[in-house]
Amino acid sequence: MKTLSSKQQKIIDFIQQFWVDNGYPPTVREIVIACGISSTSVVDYNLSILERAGCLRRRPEVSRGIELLSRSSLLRQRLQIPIIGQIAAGEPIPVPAPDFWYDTASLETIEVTEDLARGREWVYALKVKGKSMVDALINDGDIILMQHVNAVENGEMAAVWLKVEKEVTLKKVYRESGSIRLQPANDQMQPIYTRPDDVEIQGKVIAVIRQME
Amino acid sequence: MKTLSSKQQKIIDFIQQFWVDNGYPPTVREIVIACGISSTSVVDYNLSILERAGCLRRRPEVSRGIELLSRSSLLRQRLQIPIIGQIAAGEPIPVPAPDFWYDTASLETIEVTEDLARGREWVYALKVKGKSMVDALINDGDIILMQHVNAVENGEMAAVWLKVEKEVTLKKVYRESGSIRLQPANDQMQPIYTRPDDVEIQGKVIAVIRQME
DNA sequence: CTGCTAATAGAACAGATGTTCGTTATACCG
DNA sequence: CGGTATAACGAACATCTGTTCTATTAGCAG
Repeated sequence: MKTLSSKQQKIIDFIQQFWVDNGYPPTVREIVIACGISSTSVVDYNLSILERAGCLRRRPEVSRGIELLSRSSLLRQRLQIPIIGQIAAGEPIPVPAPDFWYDTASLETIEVTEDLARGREWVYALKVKGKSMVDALINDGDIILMQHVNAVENGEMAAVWLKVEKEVTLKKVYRESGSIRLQPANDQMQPIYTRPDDVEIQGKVIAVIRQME
Repeated sequence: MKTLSSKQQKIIDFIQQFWVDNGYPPTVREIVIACGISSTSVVDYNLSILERAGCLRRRPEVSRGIELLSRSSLLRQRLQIPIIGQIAAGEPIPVPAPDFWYDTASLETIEVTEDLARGREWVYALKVKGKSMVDALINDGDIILMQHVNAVENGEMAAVWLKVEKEVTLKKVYRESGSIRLQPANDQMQPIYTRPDDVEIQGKVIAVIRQME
C-alpha cells in the first residue's frame, strides 16, 4: 500500500475531527475550505484514492456519505452504572425500586466497559463506606458493582443483610444443612454461621473497582 | 417536559440506529421512508419538537445536520491496557521495555474507560497470582492497573521489589529517617521496616479491578 | 356547531452537494 | 524533446435536501 500524501493525511484528519465535533461527516466542499484545497474535484480525486487504499468508504450520490473505517472501534458499548448509594456495616443497601432503572439521570454514575458487567441487567454500583468489609478484601472508598438478585448460588459473593445484627456484610454464601455459612473472601478470617431466616440477600457482587488517588 | 409520542420515539430510535450503522445521520427523506411517514413536513414538524425538547440539535440548512445529543457519551475515550504479565510474591514484575508501548497487539488487554487511568501514560496491567497480596486487599485473580514509575510520593501504593527477600509486594511506601516503612493497606496487618537500598520501586498502583465469575 | 390546536399531506423552491468533463500543470523517464 | 502518469483546476449538471407554504384532518373544550 502506497503511503498517503500530506494532503490526503490532512483530509483524513479533518474528516475524523469534523465527525467527532459534529456527529456527521463533512461535505466535499467543507473539506475544500478546511484543507485549503482549490476545487471539489481535487477532493473527489483524493477521496477516491483514499477509498481504494481502504481508509474510508463512500456511498455514491449520498451527501456526506463518507465513513471512516476506523470509526467502528469508537462505538463499542459502554455502560453508565448508577451509584445509588453507600454500603456500610450498620445499614441495609438502598435496594432500587422497580421503576428506578429508567431514571438514572440524576445520579452519579460510573462508566464501565461492557465486559465488566457482562451483559447483565439490573446492575448498580455502591460506594463502600468504612472498613467493615476488609475481610472481603474491600476497602473504604471502593466501588462495588452489584446485581440485584434475591438469591445466589452456593459460594457466590453477596451483600447480605443480617437482621439480628442489623448489619450488611459482603460474604460468600454457602447453604449447609439447616444453617448458612458466611465465608469471608480473606482466608485469614473466620466464617460466620447463622440461621437461614436471619439473612436476607440484597444483591450479588459482580466486580470491585478501587482507584488510588 | 412532555412525553414523546410513539412517532417521535420511533424517529429518535431510527436516527440512533442509522448513525451507528452508517456513521452519519439520515436525511429527512430517509426518516420519512424508514418510519413510514408520509411527508417530509411531518418529519420536520416532529424534529422541531424533538429539538425543543432537547433530544437533538439541528444545523439549519445543513444536509444531515442532525446531531443526537446523547451521542457525546459514545465518544469518550477508552483505553486498551495491555496485561503484560503476572505479579506474584516470588518474582519481579516484568517491567516493559521502552519500545514496548508501541506494540501491544499481541498481548491480552483489558479495556477501561478513560477516567480509570486518568490520562496517565505508561499504564499497564498485571494479573495477580496467589494470595500473597491480601494485606493490600488484593486477591488472587485480581487485575491491577500500574503506572510505570521509578519513584513514588510518600504514602503511595507501589509494587516494591525486596532484593533480599526476593519478593515483590504491594505496599504503601513511607520514607522515614534512614529507613523505609512499607505499610499494608489493611489496618490489621503490621508494617515492614527495611533499608532504602533493599527496595526497588517497580511501579505504582492506580487501580484494582476484581471480577467475580 | 364553533373555534382552537395539534398533527398530517402534498407540493414547490432555493440552495446544497456529489459527480463529471475538458483542460492545464508538474514530474519523471527514455 | 516527446510521452506518460499524476495531480490540480474550474465550471457545469443533475440530483439531493432542508425548508416553507397552503390545505386538510382529528380531537377537544366551550
